[in-house]
Amino acid sequence: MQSSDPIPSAAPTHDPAETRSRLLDAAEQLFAEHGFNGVSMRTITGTAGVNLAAAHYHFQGKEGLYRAVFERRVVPMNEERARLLQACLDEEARTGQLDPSAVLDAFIGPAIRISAAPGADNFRRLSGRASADPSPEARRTIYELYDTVAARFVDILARACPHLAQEDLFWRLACIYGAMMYVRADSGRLQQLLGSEYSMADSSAAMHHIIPVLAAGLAVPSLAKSRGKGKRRSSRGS
Amino acid sequence: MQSSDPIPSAAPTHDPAETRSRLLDAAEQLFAEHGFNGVSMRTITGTAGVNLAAAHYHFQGKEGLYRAVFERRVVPMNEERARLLQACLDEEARTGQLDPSAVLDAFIGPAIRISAAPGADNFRRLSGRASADPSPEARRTIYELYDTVAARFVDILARACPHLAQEDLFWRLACIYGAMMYVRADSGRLQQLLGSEYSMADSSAAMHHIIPVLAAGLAVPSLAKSRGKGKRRSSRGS
DNA sequence: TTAAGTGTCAAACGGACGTTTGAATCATGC
DNA sequence: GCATGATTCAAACGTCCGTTTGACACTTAA
Repeated sequence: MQSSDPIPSAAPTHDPAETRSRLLDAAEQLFAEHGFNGVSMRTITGTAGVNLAAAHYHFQGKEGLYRAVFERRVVPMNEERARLLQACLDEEARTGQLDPSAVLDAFIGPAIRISAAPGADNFRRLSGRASADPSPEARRTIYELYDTVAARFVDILARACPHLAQEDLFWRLACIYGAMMYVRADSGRLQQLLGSEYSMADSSAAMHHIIPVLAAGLAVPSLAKSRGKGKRRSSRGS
Repeated sequence: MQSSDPIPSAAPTHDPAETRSRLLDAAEQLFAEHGFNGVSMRTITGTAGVNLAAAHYHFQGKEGLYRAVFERRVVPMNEERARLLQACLDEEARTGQLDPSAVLDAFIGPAIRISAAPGADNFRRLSGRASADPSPEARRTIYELYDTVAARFVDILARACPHLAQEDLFWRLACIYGAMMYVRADSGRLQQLLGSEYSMADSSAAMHHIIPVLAAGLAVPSLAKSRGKGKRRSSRGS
């Protein structure tokens, strides 16, 4: 007995694993397009061809589904980030040098290249937009999932840029985070403004163009007005 | 999730101008905090101490209110942007030089300094977050209100950077827009990550730190792989 | 005084929301 | 066979949503 589905291709299933992945795929796409508050559970389950109650059975509600969408992509991404950052530290231990470009690459690369994973291009846009999503569900999810590795990145980048004061670091990180998030969010605004055919989904082009530009920004000497407060950081060991 | 109790100090009014401005102020704050879909008209009118129907009387519904919130701040901001960009062009006509830093300053300055206007700090966060808000109401509003001056900025910046190909321009603009929007959105994430007391609401500090960093990014030589497609732009006159 | 116009008000409209329920259906082991 | 736990299903729950209505208050001008 099949119910009438909005999407004809989505046939009912009794495989719980497929139910879960169908829900995650539909939610990923729809959250990316409309934001957390812009989609209803009915739309998501309808798109996935899954019963409304099944979504609550598997994910305990809307926020649980939202969090699961992130976890599926962010956990592997964080592992790659941690691995690449560790490689930077290994290189430092060997040569005594810590290249800011390599640190940038280790942090931004996995986030940009995530769209290369099969079916993950929706997640790239979702994660970029979620960084500016003010809804508490989004903020909670992001903080908990990204923070450990992000804090590690900030720490290592600070050591790679000993010429920068804490105040400098704050604003340069704003530029770095901003550029990364803007490329991920991919609002389509620049394509419209430039009338150009370049796409932010091209992860290798993004890395090729963005890393040197951000590295040049990091290389600018300290701009902090050293009034005692804007103290230069000491080289701390950790 | 959101408190729906009206502010006790908000006494009823019969002055239509005050009703309008109270609604705009409450909407500005609540849209910034929760996004377009995250606030209800009841919460907004309750916070403003205004009757629910009055909001529809004055603004013809929720999207009209959203748009009015933007218009109040963006129209003057665009005038300042246009004025400063024209000053760059005047300088170019006089000296034959077009300074990329000055062009950046003319575009970013008014957007950052907007938080200095009385009561406009909520709008700074709102506009930053709206740039990544995928809801059609937000996108429509933004495109229509910002685009004319934004296109002018892109055009002038391109002329100020004759060493850059169209492809370079695309990615550097992503960095510029990203940094500007990230500072405006002010998610509080960097403060948490750094454990620092620096605030993105400090517009003079923001300009002092961000413009030189972005200018250094613009000064990086072209990274476009010149394969015929990534053509260098010709100096066009308009 | 009266008539029109403007703005506010409480109340209601129909619909969409996230979530829950309890029965039906499935695979599996005895 | 039959019991068990896992999963799906249609239907409903109560609440909140954006918007509309029509009565009422106030100002203005003839």
